[in-house]
Amino acid sequence: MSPARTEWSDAEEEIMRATYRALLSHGYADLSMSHIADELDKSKAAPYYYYDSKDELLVAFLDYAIYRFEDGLDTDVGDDPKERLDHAVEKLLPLRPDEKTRDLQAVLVELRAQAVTNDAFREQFSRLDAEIVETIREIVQRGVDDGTFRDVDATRIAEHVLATIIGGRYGQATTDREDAIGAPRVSLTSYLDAELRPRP
Amino acid sequence: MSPARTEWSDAEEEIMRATYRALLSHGYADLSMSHIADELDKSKAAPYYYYDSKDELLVAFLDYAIYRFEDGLDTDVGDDPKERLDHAVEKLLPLRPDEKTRDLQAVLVELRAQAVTNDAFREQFSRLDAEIVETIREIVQRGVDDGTFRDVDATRIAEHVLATIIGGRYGQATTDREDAIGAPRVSLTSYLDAELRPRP
DNA sequence: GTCTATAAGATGATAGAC
DNA sequence: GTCTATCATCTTATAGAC
Repeated sequence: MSPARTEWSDAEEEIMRATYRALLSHGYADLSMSHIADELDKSKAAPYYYYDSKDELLVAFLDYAIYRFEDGLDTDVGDDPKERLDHAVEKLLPLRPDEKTRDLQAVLVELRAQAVTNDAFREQFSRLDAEIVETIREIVQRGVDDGTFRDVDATRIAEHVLATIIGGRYGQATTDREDAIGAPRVSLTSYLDAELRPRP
Repeated sequence: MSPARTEWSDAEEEIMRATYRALLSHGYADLSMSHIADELDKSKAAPYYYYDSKDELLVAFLDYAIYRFEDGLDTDVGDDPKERLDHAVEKLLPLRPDEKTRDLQAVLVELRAQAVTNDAFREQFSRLDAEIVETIREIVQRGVDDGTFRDVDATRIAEHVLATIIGGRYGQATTDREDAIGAPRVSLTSYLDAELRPRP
């Protein structure tokens, strides 16, 4: 399992952006090198100078998309565990995502589905989910240690948060149900409050 | 939004089964009429006698897969709200899914991702999710009414259960994380217990 | 109903000019 | 680095025989 890249040359960045746009308008199942080239405004052959195959390009794109998503997950927001947790939850499952955020999440939903049959994708999403759980777990554990939170199983809480977040995002990206994000987000907050608030 | 079919002729059923097998071995993005024909052990032209296009066949298959999944969601398990809820949760997020169940869920995960860009798929998953929420909500509300459960917002609970279930399934189908299903399932049970148990 | 043959076009990838 | 031209293969879909 190789670590995800965090830097791209200008040319690669342009290809990644074109792939992103192509994915948004055609979806993963209908994504072709021609569509990417169209968005790139270059010939179909151009991307092959940087990537040996479509597969290799797509694995690179997964790195790129996940990096974009992870960015700023646990940025400096102070020391208060409650604030850090709220901040992480809002980053992971924004109550009112703007269009850019929804687009990125839609693309990630499509990419994640490929992990069912593609091992390289599967490894990346396994790593991503493990990192999210670890981030949440660490925040909760800190709160337990300093008495802000009740003495709970931080890993169990973190796994529940991850599942609810993924579910909320899939609900939003794949249905027209109005409350697909609002409801799980509100009940996630209430769940965390109920589980973590110290007993009186 | 047309209601899903619940009956298929023998010939159609054979095509649906072949499509299912083709989907399992190739994934949605690489699914072709040739792959379906191979699994069907007939010529590529055979399915066109029953379906005008690949798109039409796939929409029919979504009906078929969702029907298979929904089957037995709220079967007769008695009147006790707690038992009915446990039964529904186990159906929706089995603690130890067998291979057949995991296969079906993997296929549904791939199909759901198509709902990002395919409106027919999107409508079907909107309907499916609404039905699941309604089933859970009704069970919880009954429990509230007869005093088995605390006086909670049954819809909010149901939405949270749906999000956790979808998240747990995606975690299992798209990662190698050992606890992708176990952890959310256990914490979902504990969440429901904590939220629903009447205050002493 | 299912077959073979075939159409018409898209696909991933490469060679070679510039 | 990027282009045009090209290749072999695969794609969805249809026509017509049986």
